[in-house]
Amino acid sequence: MGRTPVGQTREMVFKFVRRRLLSGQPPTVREVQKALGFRAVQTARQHLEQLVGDGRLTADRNKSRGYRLAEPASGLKTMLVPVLGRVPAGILEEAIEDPDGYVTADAPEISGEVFALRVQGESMIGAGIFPGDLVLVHRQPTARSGDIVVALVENEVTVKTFKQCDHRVELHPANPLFAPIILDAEVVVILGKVIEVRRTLS
Amino acid sequence: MGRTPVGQTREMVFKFVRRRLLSGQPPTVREVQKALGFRAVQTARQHLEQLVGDGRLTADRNKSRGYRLAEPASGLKTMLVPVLGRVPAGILEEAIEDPDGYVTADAPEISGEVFALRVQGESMIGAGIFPGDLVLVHRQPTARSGDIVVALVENEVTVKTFKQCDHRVELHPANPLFAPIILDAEVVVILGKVIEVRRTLS
DNA sequence: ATTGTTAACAGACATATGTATGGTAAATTA
DNA sequence: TAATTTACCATACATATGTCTGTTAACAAT
Repeated sequence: MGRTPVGQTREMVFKFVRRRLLSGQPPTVREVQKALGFRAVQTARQHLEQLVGDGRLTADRNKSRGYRLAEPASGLKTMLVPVLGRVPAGILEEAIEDPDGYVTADAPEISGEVFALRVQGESMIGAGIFPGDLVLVHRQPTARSGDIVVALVENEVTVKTFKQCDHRVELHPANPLFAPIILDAEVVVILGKVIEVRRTLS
Repeated sequence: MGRTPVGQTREMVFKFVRRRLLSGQPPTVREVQKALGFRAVQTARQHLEQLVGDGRLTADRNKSRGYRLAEPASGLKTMLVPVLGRVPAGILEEAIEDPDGYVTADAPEISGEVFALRVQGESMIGAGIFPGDLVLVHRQPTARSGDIVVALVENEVTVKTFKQCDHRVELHPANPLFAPIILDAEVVVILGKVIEVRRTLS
């Protein structure tokens, strides 16, 4: 009946659970038991319940694999975000239904409201957004001046800085080689606002 | 015994399962059953198995909540990466032990460790790395010419493009306002190689 | 008409899984 | 020293859950 220093084992339990949850595979109590090498289910359960008591985990009672990470105060939630290859003819729904893959992101609120898009073209180089970069986009039909948005212009998806004057919408590139796009507010479809830029280096 | 058009119900089953998985809550067969309003468990199970057969889902046999999306995780592993505020006097170990927080990252396996660092200064603007950006760094003591590295020069942490000629190491900024740092290879401490750049927009 | 496929239902079974009760030993505290 | 807390173990129980067998009906193709 080996006894470990106070709190040490509990920390390892937490790390195990957290790793499983982040990879989308919530563990059962018995999986925790085996992972930590306990000979009794109850040992694992006690640690889990302690973690719930400490506010580090939450639990769905009487549900299998019911332990979850307690939401951090930041209001952010770690989740899988669909990566879209192309947005054909603006039917965002369809594109999201059939994504190229997923990346994990700490994004606000509910899934389905954030998607990721691979950037094409060099029009936003001045803003540090390069071709091939991945932008995380929060789905929203409107934007405020200064936001970097993903918009649909003539069936083309484009990333630009948004600016609105009265009924006129301006989509500004961040590259002197490109010209601003100025359109009637009616014609522009805002797909969402860029909330994060990611670039992977070989 | 209502009968729906071919494939229509299955599509709804898939969407339900996908939504649950993206939010980190894999459903049971019976939860699928209830969500879709089936009166028999087996109906839900048949749809799920068909989806597995179609390659849209995968299944862990005999495990509760064992269905997963087939597409994601292209050899990448989701993990938590410590965010370092400062790297005091180059003692990386200590800094990693006491991070400012964590971010989730999808990294290719884990041969070594990865940490994240907040960028200070504008010396790498030309490479699309801005002040305040978060760089994910793979810990390694050496680098190859062309890599963007995090190095320790005179107790200062700096992000630069690495270049080596014989026994001389050059750390190149990506900003004409800054001058390259040229040092003896003995003096330079490479903390790691930048593998990803992230920028969060308000 | 015959055959085959698909969608859905009903009932049952074995095991996985959350939960409960009771106990032992070491560390900490009163 | 006695009391309390903590870490851990053993066993048991009720239900949640994956899986199996068999049946009915609608639709399409032969």
